[in-house]
Amino acid sequence: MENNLIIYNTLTRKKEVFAPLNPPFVGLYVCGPTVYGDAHLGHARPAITFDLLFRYLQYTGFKVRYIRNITDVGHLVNDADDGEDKIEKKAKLDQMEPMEIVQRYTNRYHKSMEQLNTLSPSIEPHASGHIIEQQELVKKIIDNGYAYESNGSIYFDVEVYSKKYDYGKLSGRKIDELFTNTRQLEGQEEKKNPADFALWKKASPEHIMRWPSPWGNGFPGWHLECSCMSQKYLGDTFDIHGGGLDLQFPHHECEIAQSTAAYGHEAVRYWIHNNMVTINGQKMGKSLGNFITLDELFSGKNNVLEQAYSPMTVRFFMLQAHYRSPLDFSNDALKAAQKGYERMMAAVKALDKIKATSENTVDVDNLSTQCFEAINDDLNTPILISCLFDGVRIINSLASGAEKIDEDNLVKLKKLYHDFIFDILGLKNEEGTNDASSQALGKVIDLVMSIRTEAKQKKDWATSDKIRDELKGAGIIVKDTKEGYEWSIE
RNA sequence: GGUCGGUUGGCCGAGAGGUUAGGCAGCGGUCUGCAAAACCGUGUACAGCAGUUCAAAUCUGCUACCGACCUCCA
Repeated sequence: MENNLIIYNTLTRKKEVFAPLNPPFVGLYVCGPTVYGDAHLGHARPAITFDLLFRYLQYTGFKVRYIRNITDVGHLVNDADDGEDKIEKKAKLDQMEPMEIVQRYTNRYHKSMEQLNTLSPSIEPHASGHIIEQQELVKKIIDNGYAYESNGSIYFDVEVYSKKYDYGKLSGRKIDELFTNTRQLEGQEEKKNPADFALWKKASPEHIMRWPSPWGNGFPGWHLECSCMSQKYLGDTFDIHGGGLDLQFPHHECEIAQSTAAYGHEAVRYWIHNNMVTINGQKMGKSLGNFITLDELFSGKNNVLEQAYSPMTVRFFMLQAHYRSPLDFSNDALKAAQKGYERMMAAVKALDKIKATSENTVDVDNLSTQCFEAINDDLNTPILISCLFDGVRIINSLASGAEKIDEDNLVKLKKLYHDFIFDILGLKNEEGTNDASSQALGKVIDLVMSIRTEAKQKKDWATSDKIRDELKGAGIIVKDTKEGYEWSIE
């Protein structure tokens, strides 16, 4: 499959043909979490969006190196001189070591990501493991004249930089407006200009996470780690940088400035941003306190949730919206997604039982073309899924014998669904595992159902219905089919 | 206040100058002992006002409302 992917580049505000720098290799960097709390629905969006991209690029034959960082130092609560580190603040609160917090929430993040069936990145670098490299980058920026020292901290000089380069090109900001509109926060006297940002910060005496540097004991600035680690592992020019739309400014704008100041050219060729998850129309975020963690979602333990929603329901829900549109959380929307997901997966299962005939009445090639057109058009998963639902109708009609398919087309159809559902969209079956107890359950149900079949043959509807109703009460749904019956756990 | 984006049927959510998005829910039907599922059929949708055009939900202008970023957030 040749590559026809068109992707929206935030930098140019246009959809562009994706052409990697060194095919077949692709470098992909995505901003990962700051690990000071549980992952919430908002974190699932970039994880799923870029997992989709990662999967699709690999599917089309690219060798992708996917980097997603773990921010474990330098992300401050605010930008004031005495701004607290988020990790350190949480550590104090929980009376733990900062690295204990980092480990705990990294582990929990991994578990959530695994539940969502996202593939692990190729490399998952930690900011604290790249202090030397970050210091080297700071030195380069200082040597090139774009940073200055102030009271043991190093700041990026936005004014000097903007004389030669366009600071604000990614987020569409004008430098004059930045200088006049940047909010004046307390305790920023060290900066020449409020728009300047920290590359390295001096550690106050009580600050635990600190490293020696040419400028004294301190710690790296938040924006620095991504510039540093992306270029370390992907080269000083690489293909794709992704992240949430909320990181566009200042985080990604600062990254561009840092890389350009250090190397004389930009690092990133395609900037891709996913939109936000909202709740009641408002961004779901830590600062607003309106977030639903993934664990709560999967367990239903949050008072805004009417029920639990499975990881695949959540994944399907997100994929039914385009990644660049905001997506509003609601119970109704999740419930609809759950039904849709079940319908889709039931059809995929039904596909396995379909037998080829000599006749053929369905157009698999056309369906396939439409699916690829959708995914190639800026990862348009809502259209892709709508095409796959068109195919669900075809599959169900084949299953009931209303349509016919020949061997060639059946092979193509099975491959199409296998590839898109499992490999590209990254969905999976959530039905019971194959362990000993579920196998035993299967045998018990088959036994009970054989009794019911006997009853049905004797037209003993009372017994037959009783068995079905009792099983339903136990959470087992029985459906009669032409061949016999099917059952599933509710 | 500045910059940018949005407003689509009961709900979610695509599309984007003329042709059915899709899902969920609803309604009618077929099938089935009954269910369920499935299949078939079914919706005066595009915030308002004005303009451009043979044709506008889609382009332009204005108005209203909502949101994001501008301070940490995926």
